[in-house]
Amino acid sequence: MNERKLKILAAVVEEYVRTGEPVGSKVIASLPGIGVSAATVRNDMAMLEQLGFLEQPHTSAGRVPTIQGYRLYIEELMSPPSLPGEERQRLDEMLASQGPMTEELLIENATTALAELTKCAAVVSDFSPQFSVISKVEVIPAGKRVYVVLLITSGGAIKNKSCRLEFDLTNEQLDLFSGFLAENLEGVSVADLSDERMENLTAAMSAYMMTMAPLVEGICELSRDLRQHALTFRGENNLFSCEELDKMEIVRFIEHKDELVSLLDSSFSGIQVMFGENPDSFVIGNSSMIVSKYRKGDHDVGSLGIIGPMRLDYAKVIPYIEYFSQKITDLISEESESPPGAGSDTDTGQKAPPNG
Amino acid sequence: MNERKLKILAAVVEEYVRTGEPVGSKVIASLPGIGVSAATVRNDMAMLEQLGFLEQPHTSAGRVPTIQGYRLYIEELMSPPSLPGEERQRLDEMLASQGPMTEELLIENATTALAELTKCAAVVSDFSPQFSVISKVEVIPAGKRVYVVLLITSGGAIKNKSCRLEFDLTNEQLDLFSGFLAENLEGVSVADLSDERMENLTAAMSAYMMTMAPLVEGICELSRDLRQHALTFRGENNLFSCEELDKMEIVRFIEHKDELVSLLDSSFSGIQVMFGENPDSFVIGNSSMIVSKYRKGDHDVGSLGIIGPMRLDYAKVIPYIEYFSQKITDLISEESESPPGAGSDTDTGQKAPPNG
DNA sequence: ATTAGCACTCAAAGAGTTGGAGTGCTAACA
DNA sequence: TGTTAGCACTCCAACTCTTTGAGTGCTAAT
Repeated sequence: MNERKLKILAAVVEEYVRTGEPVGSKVIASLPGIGVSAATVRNDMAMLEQLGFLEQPHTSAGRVPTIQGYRLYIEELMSPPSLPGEERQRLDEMLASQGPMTEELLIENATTALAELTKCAAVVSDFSPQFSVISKVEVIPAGKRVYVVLLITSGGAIKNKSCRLEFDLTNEQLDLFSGFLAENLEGVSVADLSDERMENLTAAMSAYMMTMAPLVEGICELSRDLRQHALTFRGENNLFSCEELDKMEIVRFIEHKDELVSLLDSSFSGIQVMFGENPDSFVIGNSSMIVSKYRKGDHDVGSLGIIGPMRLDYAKVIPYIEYFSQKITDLISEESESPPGAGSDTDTGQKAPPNG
Repeated sequence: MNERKLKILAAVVEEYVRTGEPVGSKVIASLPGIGVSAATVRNDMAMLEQLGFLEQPHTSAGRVPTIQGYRLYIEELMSPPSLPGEERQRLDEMLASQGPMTEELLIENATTALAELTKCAAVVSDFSPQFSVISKVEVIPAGKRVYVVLLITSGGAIKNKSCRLEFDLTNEQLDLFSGFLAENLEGVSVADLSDERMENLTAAMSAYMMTMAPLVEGICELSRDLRQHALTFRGENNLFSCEELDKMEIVRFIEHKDELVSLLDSSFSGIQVMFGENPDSFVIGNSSMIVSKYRKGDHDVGSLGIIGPMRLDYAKVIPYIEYFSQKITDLISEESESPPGAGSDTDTGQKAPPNG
């Protein structure tokens, strides 16, 4: 494995990515920076094929990179990712939105922008609420026997749900209940809102106020919502526009996209490239996925990435993903400069069950 | 145009829908209920072609229905739509969900079910909030200089948004502001929340409390959200699985699906079938769309429908759409049995600007 | 009015042919 | 020993030619 063979491998990958056609020795030999004859290139290519980095669709065709070939290219050969200043500015514009920027909106914009820029499907899995604390619980009368329960986190996430009760509550009952909720939930880390803890809460409650069961149930549901990884998915269309992906597999993939969450979150920090090579998996064959985590403060709180054909201009798209994950990290970390709340509260018991 | 010709047209449509292949005279002649020879069928088919109800892909192929042919079939020939009891039960199960049923959830379930049942894309455009009144406006402190504004309608829709202020509000200011909002917005019909009215409100406010501008802006945004038609779209995949639709057109269509709103809502009451025949439109060529309005009380408050290939088992899918639109009408009308609120309030002025 | 019979049409599928891009191998060369 | 020109070989892709058969329209008989 000498310098020249690596150069030829890189050239084959880039040429194939550019044209989509198997690449022959003549084309490679004519490329600037190679400087040897087609015959020599042929010898090297035969070697690269033996080593498993290239393959031939059929005898009289050019060479195409194998998955192993792509891996080597991405990890060692590719020109190191960089993003010129003007590009950065364009990306910043795509992230921005008129009006104030919420975390949710930021993630949506990033996903949409990523899909547009790369012509791939883009996906973000966000589990940042897990690292915030409940900052406010409210119960709001909203009509006859209808109440809205509202959960607000220190991270700015808001969840609400309306619940129907059997009876109307008196102001006194409402105050009592609100107080109980505030005392037991405000300041508690979202990650600590285990089903178990919520059940304990329900149990402690129910002895006193059976009528409020639907409200408690509502709050349980909201807390489950908060703990769940929120998946944002854009650019399905781009997958369908892509010749080398099987339409049926795309359909199956989109139907199972929830399974992506575990895949996305299993990745470690830094940029990671995965290939769709296992035909049993829900992942599309011949596809590749490029993922990066983003952080909030010290924690990884989400993953963002793109899914596209294996034949992808990695040198172009990886910088986008790097830039966006860094940008999101910066933006959401800065906005939470405010005190991180009461911190982790591992107490699973309740305080002061009301006696209404 | 005699009885038999109509019977033959119907048979061609049904046979073509079943097989996807152009239908020849022999097949039709062999069908039970025809009872004439292939030659006779041929004569009739030639006539039907002259009249514009059938066409031939090429000289030596069978016949295929034209758009006009489908229209006649749907309007006159098709066996009248009906749904056996067991089917109804199945549909009811698909509409249901564990846990309490909100209007939003109902619409989501219906859209998903429709997409699954018909193997088409399903769409619902809901503008029911326009016919409800604001039942509650709340401003909730949610952190340092952060406030959540909350709008609840009599129809059960809830919208929230967090806003960042320059300064923290005193309790007094908050009460004053809440009172002002309650007085000016609660009981007002959502349809009356014109931009103009909101601007007047803002103007009346701003003289007194410039600091609260972001909150007012937030409320304006929420009210715009409420007035907008909410589009629910499911089963894109099904479109891509469909041979006779052009993939590129599907992509274009999905990218422009917002334009559907006007198309959906322009339809009149009752079931309506539209065909994608205009190549300039964003609608997919060779597609058909079946739409029905649903009501809440006396108003049409939304449209639901499916989009699929023109070659569609209309006799099978139309009952689904009819049933769902009726069911949604029933469910959302029943749950709003409660008094319809203060009714239309056409007063666009303000009351009692606070003097804080 | 209906039907059997027949000549006609034409897309689709298969068989044979050709062209050319690309290969591997060998022998000559630096 | 590494590189290169030359050449025979392979095999896909494109093309033509032929065949097949489903389906038609027309005509004459019933």
